[in-house]
Amino acid sequence: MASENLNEELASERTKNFLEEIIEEDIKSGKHGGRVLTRFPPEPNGYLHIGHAKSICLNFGLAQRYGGKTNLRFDDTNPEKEDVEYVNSIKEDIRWLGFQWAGEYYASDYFEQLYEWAEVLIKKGLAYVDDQTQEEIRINRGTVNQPGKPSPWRNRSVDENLDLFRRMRAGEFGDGERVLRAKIDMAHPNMLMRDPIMYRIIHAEHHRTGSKWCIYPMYDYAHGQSDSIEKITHSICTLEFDVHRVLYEWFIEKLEIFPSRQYEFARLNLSYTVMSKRKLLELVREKIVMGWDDPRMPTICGLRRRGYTPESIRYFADKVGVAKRDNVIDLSLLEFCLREDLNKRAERRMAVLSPLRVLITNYPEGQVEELDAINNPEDDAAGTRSVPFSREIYIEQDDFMENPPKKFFRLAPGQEVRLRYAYFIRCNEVIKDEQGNIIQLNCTYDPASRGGNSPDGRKVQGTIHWVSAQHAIKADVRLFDRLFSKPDPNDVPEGVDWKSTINSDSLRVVEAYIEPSLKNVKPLDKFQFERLGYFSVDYDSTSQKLVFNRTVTLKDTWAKIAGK
RNA sequence: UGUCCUGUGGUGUAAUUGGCAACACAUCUGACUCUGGAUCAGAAGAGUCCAGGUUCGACCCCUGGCAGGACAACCA
Repeated sequence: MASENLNEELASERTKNFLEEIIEEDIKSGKHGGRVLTRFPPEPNGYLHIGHAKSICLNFGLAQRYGGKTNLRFDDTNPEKEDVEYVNSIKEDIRWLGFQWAGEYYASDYFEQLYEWAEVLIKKGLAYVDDQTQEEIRINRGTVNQPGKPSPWRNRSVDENLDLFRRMRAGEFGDGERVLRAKIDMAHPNMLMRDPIMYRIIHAEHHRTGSKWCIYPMYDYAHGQSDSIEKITHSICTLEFDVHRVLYEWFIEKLEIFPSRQYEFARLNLSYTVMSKRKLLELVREKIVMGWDDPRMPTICGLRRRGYTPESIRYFADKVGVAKRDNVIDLSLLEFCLREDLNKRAERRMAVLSPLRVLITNYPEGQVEELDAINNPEDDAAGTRSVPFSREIYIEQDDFMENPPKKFFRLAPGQEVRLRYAYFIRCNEVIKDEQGNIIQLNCTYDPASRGGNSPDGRKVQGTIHWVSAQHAIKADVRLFDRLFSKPDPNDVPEGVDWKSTINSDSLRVVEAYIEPSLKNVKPLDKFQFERLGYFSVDYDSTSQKLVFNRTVTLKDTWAKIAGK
């Protein structure tokens, strides 16, 4: 299938990004014997989102391109926030995206090694136990403009530090009573170098190590060493860790361990989308969305439920590029990538979302014809199906106008249209209720136009979709719109809740009539409903009640014209 | 006001110092079409944050500004 080639095509066509250049230079110079090993290091404290997808595609993609491998490593150094629920979802999402990790590791696997290295640092006089309170530590760290003040405990003897640190591990102290700090420079211009905390005391159950430990390493004391233990050659992270790199290197240097190197790239931002875990969690907790996998969420599981394909996301990740400057990608690029893929793979069906009854007065009562319809004009192998046609059908309300403007190519009084794969019909009579609402159209068909072509060769401008009234199945269709009304949802005046930018009309459910061939669909099946968009079967769908999610609309030129 | 990172069409991403700047999305035309879809063809849109400097020549190098972002959690 063509969409399988989406990614390879692109990667070979485009120019190299800065990371590819670095890696190629490293390979050329023989660094690490030409070996490439990357890692994807999520903290299991939330669900993965499209921003993580960029990072995943980058890390795995780079390794694949240069004959290397990628580890999955959970950065689980904070027992209070992490949970197996998250590790499972993360693994599922990575696999779904189409990647397989070489090794599955956990920072918690390295706790013993990390502990031993901490003792090494203490013995070298490079780490000390600090008894200051959290508050004191914060104040004495100084500010970006003022140097910090050394802790009164900064010059304890090696023996005392060792003793205290061992007793910390042994559980002799309560939470927050003491910490282990690296002894670097309290006046360092980089705040992170002002004797950063290496270990804190947390008497909490860890999702993997249980109650074995009551001291836990901080990110800076765990990440680089974990990379080093795994012999990661290129440790790729986002820009905000740039300032951490000097510390990353300090620990590796002082410990004299494998020199992994860190490189930073700009994280993905998407218009009309929030990406912070905190905010996504808020949307879930406050039930503004149905859950982490709500189809309006930018989470991988949300996109999956919405109907996105892994291919489209990988294609997108490739198209957004990799650089070091802050960026905001148009949501329309993501949608473009989606349509590009779905257009080639999704079978077409007919469905009517806002039905208008049409009676074909000259069609024999009781007659039913089975008409051939092409499943996918982009893919001959998809074949054809038959669609029942009868005297009473539904068409889309939008496809009829009593007083049409000049360029309206659809149905109107006296005007003729083609019913896709069926017949030409002409509207003769408009029936309204007491309120004046149009409730039915009486039309006549041209029997000679069966299949959609008329023998006299006359042209009909418009082709509309339809569904046979007596054969149609009812289904719920969830019409999603963007969750936020502003391109940058975070851009609110001070004091105003960011959630004020939420689009209150981001979900509309309609009862639709769909063609009978859709009877046995399963969750995640994807179709193009002709002229409407791409739709995917929701998890809530049952054989009694089918539920479709609108993944994305088709490009709608008419809407654009009509909007003017 | 300290350190670090970054400044190229609306949005992204390119351009061994030497062709006043390329590609994609978005936008606008037109062709074609049994999806106003897809496809195809074309247009408009930046003179590369600013100012100096080096050079025959700078998006690219140097200096100085300016702007945006990150960093002062016992989070990652």
